[in-house]
Amino acid sequence: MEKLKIIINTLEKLFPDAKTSLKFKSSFQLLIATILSAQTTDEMVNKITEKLFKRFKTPSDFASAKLEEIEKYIKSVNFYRNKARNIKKLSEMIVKEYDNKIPDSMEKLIKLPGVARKTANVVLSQAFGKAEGIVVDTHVKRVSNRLGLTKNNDPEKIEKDLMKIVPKEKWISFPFRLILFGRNICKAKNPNCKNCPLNSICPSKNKLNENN
DNA sequence: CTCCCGATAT
DNA sequence: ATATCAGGAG
Repeated sequence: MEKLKIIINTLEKLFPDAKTSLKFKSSFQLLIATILSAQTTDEMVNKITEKLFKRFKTPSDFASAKLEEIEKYIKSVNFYRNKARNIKKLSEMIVKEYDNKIPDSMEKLIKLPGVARKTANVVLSQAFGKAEGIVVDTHVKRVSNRLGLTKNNDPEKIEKDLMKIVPKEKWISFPFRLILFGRNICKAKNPNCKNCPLNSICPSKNKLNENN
């Protein structure tokens, strides 16, 4: 698989310091921000987290708050009722079961309500520098399929496929480069194949019958 | 496979 | 008015 090295090297040069675009000052803040970012742009989340984290500084602050007040602070993001409920419940769990510390393992993180592998991988990699898996969001999913890195559609299967072929020292940076690549070039609609640095090795180049 | 469910661009 | 954005739970 020589193509993989081309992809990795090209994206590395294109996006040298790829990381989450969510603003956070602690693992707890990143966990909350990542939960809020589900089906919502990072920009939208960043708009509300400043005020949110000024009011709620610790898991206890969320745990003791009225659900309605949390909702009030986050109601400009999608699915705010579910997210408010998850954040409150998860904060209670962190206070009672995890001694106020954010768990730093996949196993424990995905037990928290509203947290599955994507959210857990973001927190593990961006807050703890740990690579238990690879972040697979909608961009990683789409771009991985287009580039032929996987044939699967299920995010968990895609993650396993990527873990088999991507060197472990790239597990943290690679998906965030893929995300930037997906947002800027390999967009869902009208991907910019013409100016794509990977078009020569892309199996989907002529299959994306878009008007570019 | 359905439900959750707002902001912004067009 | 409608498309686009872009995860998790039951």
